[in-house]
Amino acid sequence: MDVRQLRYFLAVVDHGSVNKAAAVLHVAQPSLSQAIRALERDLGVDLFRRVGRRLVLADAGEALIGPARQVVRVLATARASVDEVAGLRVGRVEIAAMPSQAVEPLARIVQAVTEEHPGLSVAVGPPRRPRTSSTPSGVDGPSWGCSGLRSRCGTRGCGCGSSGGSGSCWSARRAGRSRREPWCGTRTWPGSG
Amino acid sequence: MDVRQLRYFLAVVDHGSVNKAAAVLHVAQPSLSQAIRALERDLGVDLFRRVGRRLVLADAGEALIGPARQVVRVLATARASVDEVAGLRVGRVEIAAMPSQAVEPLARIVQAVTEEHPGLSVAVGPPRRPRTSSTPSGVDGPSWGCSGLRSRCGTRGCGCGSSGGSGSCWSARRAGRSRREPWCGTRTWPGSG
DNA sequence: CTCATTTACGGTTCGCGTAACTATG
DNA sequence: CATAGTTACGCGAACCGTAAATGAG
Repeated sequence: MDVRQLRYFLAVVDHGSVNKAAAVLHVAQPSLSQAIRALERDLGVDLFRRVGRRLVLADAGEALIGPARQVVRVLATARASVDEVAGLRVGRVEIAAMPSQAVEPLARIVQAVTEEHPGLSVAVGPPRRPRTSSTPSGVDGPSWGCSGLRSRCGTRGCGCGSSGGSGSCWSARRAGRSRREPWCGTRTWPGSG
Repeated sequence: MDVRQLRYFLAVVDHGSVNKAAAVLHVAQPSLSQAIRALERDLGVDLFRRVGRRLVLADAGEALIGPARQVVRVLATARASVDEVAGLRVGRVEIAAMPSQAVEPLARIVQAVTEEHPGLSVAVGPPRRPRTSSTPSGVDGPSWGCSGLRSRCGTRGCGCGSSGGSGSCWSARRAGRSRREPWCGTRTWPGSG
C-alpha cells in the first residue's frame, strides 16, 4: 500500500470513474486501472464492484476513504512541517511552464512567492523535452525538468493556489521532487540562490 | 516523499545510526543511506547534520519526526479499516517459507491464525516462483509466489510477531503484497477458501 | 456501434545489494 | 587499523503509456 495508490483511489472515488480520475491525475486510464487493481490485490479485497461499465464502491472501499484522506492530509502536513522549519528561507526555485501559460497566473504567483520569501531566486523556463504531452523530463541546463507550483506554496498559504489548470503546473520527473508527488511540486535548493 | 522513506527515516532516528537501522529494516546500509539522501533531496532540506561519522538530527529532521510517525500510524489504520470490513472472514492464505524455517515459529503462527479466523484456509509451501504471469486470482491451487507473515497478523494483534528472524519471513516480490511493505506480508483472497 | 475498463507489451525509472572509496577515531 | 557512511554500478521490479481486446448499453 502506497500513498500514490491511495491518491489514485481517492481520485476515482471523487470523480466517479477511472476515466475522469485519470484525466485529473494526468495519467493514462490503463495506468490508473492497473494501480487500483494493484491496491486491491495488495489489500486482498475488492474496493469496487464492477457493475456494468461502472465502478461502485464496495464496503471495503467505503471503509478506506476516510483513512486514505487522512494519510494524504498527514503527509502534506509532514512536508509543511519541514518547510516551516527550514523551508523557503533561502534557495532557488526553477519553474518549467508552457509558454502559453507562463504569464498568468504564473506571474502573479511568482510575485507573491518572492514577496513572501525574499531569499528565493525564481527562474521560469520552457519544459525541455517533454516525454509525452504532459510530463517533462529535462535534466540538464538550467535544470528544467523540475517544476511547477503546488497549490499552497511555502509554509503558509499565500493564496496562489488557483488550481493550476493544465498548463503551467505538473509533476517533476527527474531532478526535484519525486514524480510520485501528486502533480504540482516545488523544489528548492538551499544556498544556490 | 514516500511512506517507505519516512519509515526509513524513523528507523535511523530511533536507532541512532544508519547501520543499526539498516539491520533492523533488513536492507543494506548503502540502500538506506541512499534513501535518506533521496528524502532530503526531495524535501530540499538536510534532515541530519553529518558530524564526524555520525548523523545528528537537524531542525528539519526534528520537525519531521512527529508527522512521519503519524503517517505511518495512519497508514496502518487504513489497512486495519479495510481488514475490519472485509478482512479475514473467509479467504485463503498462502505462505511461502524456507523449508528450514517452516516449522517454527510458523506452525505456531498458523495455528493461532486459523483459530482466530476459522474461515481461513492456510497453505504453506516453498518459495518457488511460479511462471504464471498472472497473480493467483484465486482460481487454481497453491500459486506460490506470495508469502510471508507480517508481525501483527490480521485485524487484531494475535501475538504472533516473534520478530521473524530471517528465515520464514520476508517481503513478497512478485505476486502478493508489494515489496515496499515493511517486510512480511499476508495475502488473502476472499471466496476461494 | 460506442464508450469505459481491462489486458498485453515495451520502455524507462527506481530501489536494492555488492563492491569500492572516504573519512573519522 | 577498525568502523561508519557514501559513491559507483548492475540487476530486477514497478510504473507508465500505447495498442489491442473485452464487455456493457
